[in-house]
Amino acid sequence: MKISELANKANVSVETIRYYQREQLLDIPSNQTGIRQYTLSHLEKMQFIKNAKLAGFSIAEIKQLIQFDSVKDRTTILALSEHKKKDLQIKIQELKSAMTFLQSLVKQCKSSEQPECPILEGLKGDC
Amino acid sequence: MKISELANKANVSVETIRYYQREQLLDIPSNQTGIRQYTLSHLEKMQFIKNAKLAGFSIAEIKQLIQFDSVKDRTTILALSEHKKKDLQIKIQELKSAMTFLQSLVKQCKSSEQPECPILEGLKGDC
DNA sequence: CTTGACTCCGTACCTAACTACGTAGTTTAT
DNA sequence: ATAAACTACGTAGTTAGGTACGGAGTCAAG
Repeated sequence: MKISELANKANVSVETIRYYQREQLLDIPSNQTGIRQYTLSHLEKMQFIKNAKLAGFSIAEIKQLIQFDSVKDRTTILALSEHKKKDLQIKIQELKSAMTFLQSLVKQCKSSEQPECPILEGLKGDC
Repeated sequence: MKISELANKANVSVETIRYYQREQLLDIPSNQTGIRQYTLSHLEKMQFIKNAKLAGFSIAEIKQLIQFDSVKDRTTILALSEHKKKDLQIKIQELKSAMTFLQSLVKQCKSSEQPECPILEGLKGDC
């Protein structure tokens, strides 16, 4: 299949595929003719990349994952995944803190009778 | 106080303060002498910015917040805050989904007896 | 046999929030 | 009075994950 077909099937743009090639996530098929032919294995790799992104891995990390050996590097992959889990946990906590803080301001704003916005006032203090 | 003193007290770099000035979050004191003098109100505004960042607002949004009138723009500020809350909620949900997915892979990996890493295998399939 | 639709390729651009650099002027300490 | 340290200013670079552009080649249809 041609690049636009692969792009359609993987639900990304042609430019994104070319970007993944530049980043060495996806190999470039050798071209006899000038126009590259892509195979099912390219589509499968696109699926892999998509899943890895869904699991929170960055492009750089996905590049590593692709280079790992499924048997030899099992412990490394597990360690990387556990580390990524911790990163996610931390980010979730940060966002939850932001939510809680913002929620408290919004609540004050809704229940307050004073003319000045309690949100703006609340942002001024030490917290 | 001088810029480096303000930076220290606000726990940011001098460059960050200059960046906030460029972005019009922080006004530039008029300089008689060539060296600017910063006041407590600058430090308070830095605290405001810090808190707003903690609440999840972007620099562009903080710029807006600063320009709002605490009395006249109350409803606008509340609306902006509620919207930001929704954004945060969505991001938290996305990260939680990533966590759940990753957790299931890690769990498989830990309990599996096969030699191939189940994480790598799990990333290949349709999910 | 030419037009239009793709493709290939390199390079530049985008957002966010800084960070770094270079030059010139100023202040402080010795 | 001169060197070190600091300040002001403009501009450029950074990271991540793409997106856009312009020119040249290729391919299928009419």
